[in-house]
Amino acid sequence: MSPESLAQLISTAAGNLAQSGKAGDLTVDLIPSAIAVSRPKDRSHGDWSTNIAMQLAKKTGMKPRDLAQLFADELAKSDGISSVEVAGPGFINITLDSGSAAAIVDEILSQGSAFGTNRHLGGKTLNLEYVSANPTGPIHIGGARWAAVGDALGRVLKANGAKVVREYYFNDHGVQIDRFARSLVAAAHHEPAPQDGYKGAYIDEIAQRVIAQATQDGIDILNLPRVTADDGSEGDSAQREEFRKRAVPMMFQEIQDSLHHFRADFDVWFHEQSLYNNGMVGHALSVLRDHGNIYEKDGATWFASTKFGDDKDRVVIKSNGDMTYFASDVAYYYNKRHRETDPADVAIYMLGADHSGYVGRLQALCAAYGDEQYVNMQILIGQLVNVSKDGKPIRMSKRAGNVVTLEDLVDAVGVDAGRYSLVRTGYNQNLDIDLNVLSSHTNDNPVYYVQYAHARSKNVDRNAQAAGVTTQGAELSLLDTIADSNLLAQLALYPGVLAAAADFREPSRVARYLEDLAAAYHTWYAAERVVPMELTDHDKQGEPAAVEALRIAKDPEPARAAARLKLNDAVAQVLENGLDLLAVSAPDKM
RNA sequence: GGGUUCGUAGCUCAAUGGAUAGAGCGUCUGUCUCCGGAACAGAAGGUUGGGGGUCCGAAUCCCCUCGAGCCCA
Repeated sequence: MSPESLAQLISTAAGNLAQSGKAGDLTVDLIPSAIAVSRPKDRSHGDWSTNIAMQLAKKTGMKPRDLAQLFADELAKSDGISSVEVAGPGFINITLDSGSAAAIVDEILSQGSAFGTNRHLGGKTLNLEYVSANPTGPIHIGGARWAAVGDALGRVLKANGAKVVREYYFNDHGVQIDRFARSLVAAAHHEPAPQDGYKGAYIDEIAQRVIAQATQDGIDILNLPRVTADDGSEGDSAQREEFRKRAVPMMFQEIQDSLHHFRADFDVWFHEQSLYNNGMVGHALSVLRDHGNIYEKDGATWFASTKFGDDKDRVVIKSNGDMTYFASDVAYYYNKRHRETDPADVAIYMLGADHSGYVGRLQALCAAYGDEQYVNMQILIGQLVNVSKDGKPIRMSKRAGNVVTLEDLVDAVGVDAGRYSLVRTGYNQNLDIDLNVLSSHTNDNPVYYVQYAHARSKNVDRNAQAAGVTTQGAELSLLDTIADSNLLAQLALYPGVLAAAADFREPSRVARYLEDLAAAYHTWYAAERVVPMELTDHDKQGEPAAVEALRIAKDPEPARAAARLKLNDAVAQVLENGLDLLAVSAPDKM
């Protein structure tokens, strides 16, 4: 029995109590729609526990323990429950029949990779935008965090029935592209990087690649005109344009390749420039204007965002006629919600803490279009990744050229460990990564613990086959030891974890769950054998009860061994399902 | 100065308002000739930054305060 179905049972019991009139002022409308059923930390508190009586005590005018006892009596009548006890201030502790607890095993094995999934987000299209780094350099470690988290969240949302569009927004319109091109020209001529420009080995490398490509095309790129304006700044020049034209696609490709290698694939690569090429910016602004949220002042065009809770109104068209960055954001949001294919019901933005100041204006934008704030637009702010070496923090700067990139991370620890370490912590938690830990190739990453549990379970399965143990004749109610029961309960938690990971937008919950499941499995493995082994003479010398316990652990009868093999295989399946949500491999051998 | 996200074991991180705040790493002690020891069992390590409040119950919610990151002045 799963915690979800147990909650259903408790809800029914509450309904019965309300109708009977025995439980004080308890009425049907007091019963919460979601009843919390949790796993007690202490084994002696039963398999599952609920605090429903304490929550309802005050409203019904009853003492918590008295109300709990009424629930206990009602629940004890249900099939599959072996005992119910009231404990502490009013907890209701429930112990299941071993057969009822073990039913989850058959459910997992029959559903396979679909086990744990649900359709509760069915019919919704969720647009996830993440990473969206400028195409002026490689993805750095902060972008890598979003790649791992965003991709995993997309998988989790899909597993809950949502239609998911993963999207990457290239800022290929603004001045940073000019700076990038200028930096390349300077590097090509072995000149120092311009002020506000980018430097670093990758700039030199891209510059050389552009030169090589141009040469191949018969263009002497270094001798194209370089115009210098009177004030010393470089104006538009044929040479810079040629560098820009060739380097930006190279950077696009490099970013896409490294994300693909990191198993973070996107459905839509959106170019900011396209918003201008097809008039989307003008259209989106005119719609805002129709809603009465655009006005002119001091020669500029403003968005009245303070009407919707922003700190101050925002300029969308400067007095010189230039569009602001925010004008692109306006058009982009409008596009997400109204495009022809897969318009978003919910636009989820995953931004770093350095963009936290944008939340107000973006949410105002959402409301200005008549959409519902925090519902049609959801913004997840993640804390930045701090990189340190020898205990000292390093300040990364793309312009200074000392970034730790996604490629660096993958080179150091591989895709599995890299993704896992970035996704297992809450994204809104500062994350500290020490370069020494990355470069030492250590095996202390929890991903190996989880993967090893999977490899081990596969190995047990192979050994069982070789020893002639099959799942035929399995008697699941014989999964009645403490280790069995703990492992069964852990398996039963998976569907709830998957739903919560989606609802809270926290894929880290899946990783944490897998670590708990792996721990329960390793403990189980140490305690109970699948392939029977004869007891030694020494084993048989103890008290009868102790000998029997050893017999059950080491030399299970066929029906019990078969049941354990099923449990073992069910664990392998759930580990596989969970790791797949994180796009981490589930190896059969390590 | 205003806003915002945080502050938990030596380090990196967990913990729907629940029972004795948990893991990993590090330190220390054990593990049966036996399904893979990348494991298991155990020990030490905490005034959840500090102070008030709400609640049957607070790391969690509210107020004040200290410190840090980020955004805006």
